[in-house]
This record gives sequence, C-alpha cells and structure tokens, in this order.
Amino acid sequence: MRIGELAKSAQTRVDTIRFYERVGLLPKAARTASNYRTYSGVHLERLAFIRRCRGLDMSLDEIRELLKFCDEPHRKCGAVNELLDRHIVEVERRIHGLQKLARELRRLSTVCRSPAKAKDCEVLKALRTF
Amino acid sequence: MRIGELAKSAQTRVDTIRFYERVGLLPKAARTASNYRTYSGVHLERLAFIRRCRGLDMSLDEIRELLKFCDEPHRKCGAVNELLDRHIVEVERRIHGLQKLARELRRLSTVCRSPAKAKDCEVLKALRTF
DNA sequence: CAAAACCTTGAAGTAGGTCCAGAGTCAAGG
DNA sequence: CCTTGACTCTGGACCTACTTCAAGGTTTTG
Repeated sequence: MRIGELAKSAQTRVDTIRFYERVGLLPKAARTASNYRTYSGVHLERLAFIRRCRGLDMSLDEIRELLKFCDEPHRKCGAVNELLDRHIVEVERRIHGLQKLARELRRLSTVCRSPAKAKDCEVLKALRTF
Repeated sequence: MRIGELAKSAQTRVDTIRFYERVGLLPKAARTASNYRTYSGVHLERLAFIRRCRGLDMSLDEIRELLKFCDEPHRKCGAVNELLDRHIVEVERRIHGLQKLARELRRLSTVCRSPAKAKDCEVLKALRTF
C-alpha cells in the first residue's frame, strides 16, 4: 500500500502522514526501489489509532504516551486511565469556558436595537466600555 | 506612557503589544528621543478594545474588521452584527463538538474495569477498534 | 555611580498541520 | 514510442496568536 491509499483508508491527508512520520508518531516507512513509502495493515491500524485520538482532541504528546503503552504491552495501564481522566477534565473546563463566552456574546448581540452608523453602534460601544 | 505602563494598564504583555503593532492592529507608536515607544489614552482604549474582543475569542482578523468600523464611523454597522452573529454560531458549534467529545470520553473511561497490563487494557482496545 | 529595571531589535519556537515548487515515477491510451 | 495524467518525493514556507531569547541601549533608584 502506498501513501495515497493509506491516506484514503484512514481519511487523512498525505501530508499529515508524512508529518506524523517526521515527528515520530509513525515509524519510518519502508521504501520501494523508487523511494515510495510502502505500508501494511499494521501502519493503517496505528494511523487509525492516532486519528481516533486526534478526533478525541488529544494532543500529539498525549497520543505519544498512549502509543508507548501499545508498544510496551507489559507495562501497567493505570496511567492510561489517568491520562484519559485528565483529558476529560480539560475538555469539560473548555466547555464551561465557551459556555460563559456564548452567554456574553448573546448578551452583546442584544444591545443593538437597530443598525446605525458605526459611530453610534451600540455593539461597538459595548466592546469599548465593557 | 511607555510600553510597560500600557501593558500593565491593559493587562497585556509588552511583547503582545509590539506584536499587535507589527501586524497592524495598533498604529505605529511615536518614539522618544531614545527610541522608546510612547502611548496616550487613545492607544489604551484601542488596546483594551482588542483585548476585550480577544477575551471573546475573536480572531485577529475579526478584530481588524471591527476596528475598521471604529475607524470609519460613517459606515453602516449592520456588518458588525453579522460578524457577531457568525461568531456566536461558531462558538456554539464548538461547544456542541466538545460536548459530543466529552460524552465519548466518559464512555471510554467506563470500559476499564480494573487496571491491567497494557496489552489487555480495555481503553487502549477501545481506542484501537472504535 | 552602579545596579536594577526598563526598553530596543530581529529571529526562532510553539501546535498541528497545510501548501507549494520542482522533480521523479508509473500506468494507460494513441 | 510518446504523451498525458495521476501519483510520489523532498525541503521549506506558511498559518494563528503569541512567547521567548539574545544582545545590547536607556532610565531610574539607592
């Protein structure tokens, strides 16, 4: 399997795969005589794992940690759960931050009674003087 | 007022102010004989506006648009409301995305019945096979 | 008058990619 | 055999919104 097919299978861009290889998330691919990267099902699985984790908004460093567990199957996996719990807390923290933000924005959007010239715009005024 | 004082007044880092000047959000500051930037209340107001908008998570491009309205007070401000509405929609979209994510993560965190060796870790399995 | 605190510049680094130019490779069609 | 188009290669620039750094110059304070 060449990089384009791997990309299609994992719904990933070709450039992203090369990027993952460069930063060490994917091992260096074997090459054909003409220097094309070649991949097997193992690579697809690993890439799918990475994309799945990215879909869960984990950082590449977090994913690197998880991959270490995959690569060293005899370590205890308690740290996997810790990582996950920390990540959940972080995501919930961001949700609350954004909800507060959305409330402020909605409040801001109510101050404009009718579109006026910019110099009288109540929204701009509010942004200036909050 | 020199840059440090402006930074303190607007709760912004000195470097950030210089960055805003470089990217054109703040006008080029006047200089003293010894080449120090000097600022007045006008600059503080503009910087506070920018920081307020950043606090509302607007991008620098969005802020640039809003500042254009501040600078051209005779334009109609309908676009201000449009920008704000688009921004609200975007923030709400992100909230929903993160909420979905949090649900998935919480579900994932339930699959680990007891910490095992990594090769049997149910969390890692789930991440592989989702 | 020296040390501390402030200011200057330009460049490089961060995360997680994306995009590009310029060149090489390969299969199908004429 | 040749061309066309799709694919791949490399290295590097670019994106956001800053932050950090090095190496110096200036001003204030004790």
